[in-house]
Amino acid sequence: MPRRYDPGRRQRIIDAAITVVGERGIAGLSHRAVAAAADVPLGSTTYHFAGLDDLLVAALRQVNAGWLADFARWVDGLDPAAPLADEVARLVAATLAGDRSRVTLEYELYLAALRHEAVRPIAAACLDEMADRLGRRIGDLATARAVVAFLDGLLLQYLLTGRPFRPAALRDGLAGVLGAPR
Amino acid sequence: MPRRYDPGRRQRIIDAAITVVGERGIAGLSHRAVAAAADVPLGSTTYHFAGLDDLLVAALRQVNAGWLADFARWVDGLDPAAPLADEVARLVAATLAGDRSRVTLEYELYLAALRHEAVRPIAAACLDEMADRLGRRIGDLATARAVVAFLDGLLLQYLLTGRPFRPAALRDGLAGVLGAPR
Amino acid sequence: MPRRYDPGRRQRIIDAAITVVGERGIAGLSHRAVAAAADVPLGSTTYHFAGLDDLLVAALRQVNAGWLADFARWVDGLDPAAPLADEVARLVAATLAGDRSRVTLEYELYLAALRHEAVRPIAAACLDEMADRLGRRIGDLATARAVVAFLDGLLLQYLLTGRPFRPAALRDGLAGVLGAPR
Amino acid sequence: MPRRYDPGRRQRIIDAAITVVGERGIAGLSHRAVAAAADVPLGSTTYHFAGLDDLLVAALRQVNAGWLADFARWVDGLDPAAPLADEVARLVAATLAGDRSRVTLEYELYLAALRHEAVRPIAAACLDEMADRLGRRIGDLATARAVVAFLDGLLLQYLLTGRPFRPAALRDGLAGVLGAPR
DNA sequence: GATGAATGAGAATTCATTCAT
DNA sequence: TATGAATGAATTCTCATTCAT
Repeated sequence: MPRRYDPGRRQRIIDAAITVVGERGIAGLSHRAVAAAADVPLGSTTYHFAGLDDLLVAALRQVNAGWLADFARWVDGLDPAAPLADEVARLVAATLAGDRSRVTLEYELYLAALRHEAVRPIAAACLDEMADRLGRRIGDLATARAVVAFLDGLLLQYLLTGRPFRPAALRDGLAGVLGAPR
Repeated sequence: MPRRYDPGRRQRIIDAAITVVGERGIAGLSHRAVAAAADVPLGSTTYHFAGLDDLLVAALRQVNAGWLADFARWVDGLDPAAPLADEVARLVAATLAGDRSRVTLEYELYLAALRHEAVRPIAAACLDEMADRLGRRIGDLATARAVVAFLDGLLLQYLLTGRPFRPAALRDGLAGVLGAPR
Repeated sequence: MPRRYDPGRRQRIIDAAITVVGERGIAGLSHRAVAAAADVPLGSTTYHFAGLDDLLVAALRQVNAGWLADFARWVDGLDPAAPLADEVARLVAATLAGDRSRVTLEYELYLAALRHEAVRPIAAACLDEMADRLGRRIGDLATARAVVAFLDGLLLQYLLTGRPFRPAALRDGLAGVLGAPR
Repeated sequence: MPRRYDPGRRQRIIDAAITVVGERGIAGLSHRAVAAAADVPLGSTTYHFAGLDDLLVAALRQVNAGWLADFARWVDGLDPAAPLADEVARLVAATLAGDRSRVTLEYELYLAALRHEAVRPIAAACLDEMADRLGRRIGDLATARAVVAFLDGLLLQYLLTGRPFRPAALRDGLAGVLGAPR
């Protein structure tokens, strides 16, 4: 058979898993679906990953890393002079404007974490990492945590209601709550 | 077999579905599991609910109603003189102090809306209802929406990180963001 | 409940059964489907027809009667001066130009007859009736039977291959076989 | 359990499917029945054939091949000096004299094409193959098609009416229609 | 008479995983 | 080392039929 030496296959399987979860949700993740998406033989996925959970964890870890990178960029680019409300609105806007299925996937991670013992640490680490980064920047961890919670709640609201994103409306709501710039 | 006439069976199936989701998560929701939990024959669940989605919807509706009642009580009991931050902290505290698995269940059904087309309207309606109620009370819908987002993000954070709930810490974070009483 | 006195309900159920078989085939015939199509309660179909077979038979009988009426009209209108080939071509053309699903249904009857003991007499009677009618008109039962076989085979061919119906091509083939007018 | 390595199992499943359809009709074709007839676990049939349609297609292909071989032998053995009517009568006689259930099966699979999208091309191909073969032999495709239609109609008639096959009667009818030798 | 809830069997599929090659 | 056939359990769903009301 072809393709005997195939480094990067493991990585390709992970990528395929992310694609599958993105398209069909975590419930749709299966060895077969991943093997098909990665164009590798069925046995290959079970060979590289002992169980389906391991594959799920690997996939979610990678998705997380991507999101955290985005978040970190946002934190680094925060304008100390601008109202935090505006800055958060900017992040929400950018996130919703991007690939929706990617954001959905991000939140499906939370959903999975509620039940999967193996996944919870990853979600928790993601939350903590966000709060820590922002906290270091604005010098207040408790506030950072609150902002992260805010952010999660907002994105979830937009994803669930499908309400069209209106920067002005969001900024108003945020401003009414977040108060003055810092 | 006995038990041919059994009014209220439909309701018992819904209750069983909630129990099953509570114990094994949405992924564990199956006709079989529900039938066993409700102590009815397998065919009975598919008779009363055309598809698993319908059952999920019915369950979510019921769970939502319970939560909305709690939320409404909180809204009605809002002290106009107290800082909103304190009031939110109170609600979070009360919610987390109660049955954790109930909250987990609520959020799981809630997050399920991300994938289940059929469930989304219900989750959205729940969000809207919360915002409306609070909005009517505080006289500002945009702010109410933001508070609801906040609340969701906070509860999710506590559920996922398992961080012990410390009223003081939460109130600090909230206060740093929510600002003065209104 | 409404609709206590509802004469013609039996007939409406039969009509609905024909619709269902027309759309989903005999395999798709079910009490539920028929009840839905006839807009009658589920129990009504089992009340009026002891078993599913009885309903199938009633439906096929009716379909048959319709087809035989068409066929009789064709026989009565046969032009003794015209080549039989042309006349058969005319019938094929008219049949294929009409409602395809009706013809398909007609042939599904044959399919069912191959297996269903209860249905075979109906199909046989249909075949015999066609041959008899035509035989009386052209004065030769054996030839009539052959023509009927021809007709069935031709329609089947067109239905299966989906080959576009070209009167000229068909008439040529028929003429090459059927010979001179009679 | 034993029997882990079992080449030829796929073929055995196809054979079993043909047996099942032969005994219980297409309506009786089910993974379960086939698995039992082939003496393989249930999962094995779904592993080798993605859906029931694929299995049906495989079965039809095999049955068709058998029939086409018979038909080809008849074409090759055509006596140019004999009336085509007599030759067709000979084929009908031989076919009906053989295993009736085999012919029934052939026509059932054939007629199934009316409903099964996936099966239609195969039935159509069989029809075309017969016409082509005969057409090449007698030098006239249009006539060949007509003869094939005739043949199908005749066999169907005999199968459905159960009328005893009388060579003389058939030949008379055919002769009255087919005309002189060629 | 008429209804629709109830039932239990059976349908197709999908799947994680094992294991012979 | 890598593969894919094999397996058996579990899934949803459909259904004919029965029977209490």
